[in-house]
Amino acid sequence: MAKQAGQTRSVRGSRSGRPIMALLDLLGRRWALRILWELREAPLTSRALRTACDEASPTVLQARLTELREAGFVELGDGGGYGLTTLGRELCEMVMPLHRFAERWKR
Amino acid sequence: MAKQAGQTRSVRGSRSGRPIMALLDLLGRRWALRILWELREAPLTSRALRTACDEASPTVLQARLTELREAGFVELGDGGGYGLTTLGRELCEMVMPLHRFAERWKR
DNA sequence: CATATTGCTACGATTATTGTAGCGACGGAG
DNA sequence: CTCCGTCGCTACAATAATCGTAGCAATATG
Repeated sequence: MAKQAGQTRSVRGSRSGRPIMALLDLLGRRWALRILWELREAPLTSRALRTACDEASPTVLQARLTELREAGFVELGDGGGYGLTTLGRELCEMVMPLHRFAERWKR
Repeated sequence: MAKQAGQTRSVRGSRSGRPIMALLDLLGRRWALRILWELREAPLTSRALRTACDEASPTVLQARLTELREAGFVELGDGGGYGLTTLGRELCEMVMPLHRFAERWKR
């Protein structure tokens, strides 16, 4: 895919540089929101997280965890196990209301 | 493209039936959050939306619009143009705080 | 008629994700 | 020490999602 040849490909789906676009793009990748959700209460080991995430493949989970770590939302505790950072907890606070909304929404 | 049909949509990434999982999965598809964001103020035609979404391919935009319509978040106005439903506006209200968060987050 | 817009689709090429298997490192038990 | 289990993490081929381009039918305007 060298259509936009010459341009440094920054953030997928967002070449505008606007932070909101980068954030929406990051959270719009598979399992990203789910990971934040599953870590909302307590840290989980990589395998516990995998179990919580419906046995999603470790490949993409590791990819998301790396991205979320680079973004500063998730960290790997020194005793093992992934947990939310302070910033990650703030972000998670914005995802939490979706729970009640989803219950009302059903489908 | 998977048009819905019968009952078991076998929601990707969520076989639990918990609404929050289905919602997180739906919003975790490419351009889904972005579409909600771009429609936050006023309805847009399909092409205006495409322009707003960084010229994303119409294939996936149509797919997301169809899904978001089936979910009851987006509707196609009788004069043309896509807009948020009442439910969609409520959902969008939960996405809006991400803007200020993203500005603080930068990267 | 020509022209431009609407929502929407086909289809090959490219990416992302899946599923399974396994690695090296660390720690506890025997 | 060796054996065993778990940790975070990776390789790899197969599958599904997405991209990019082109174009359709329908509608409206002149």
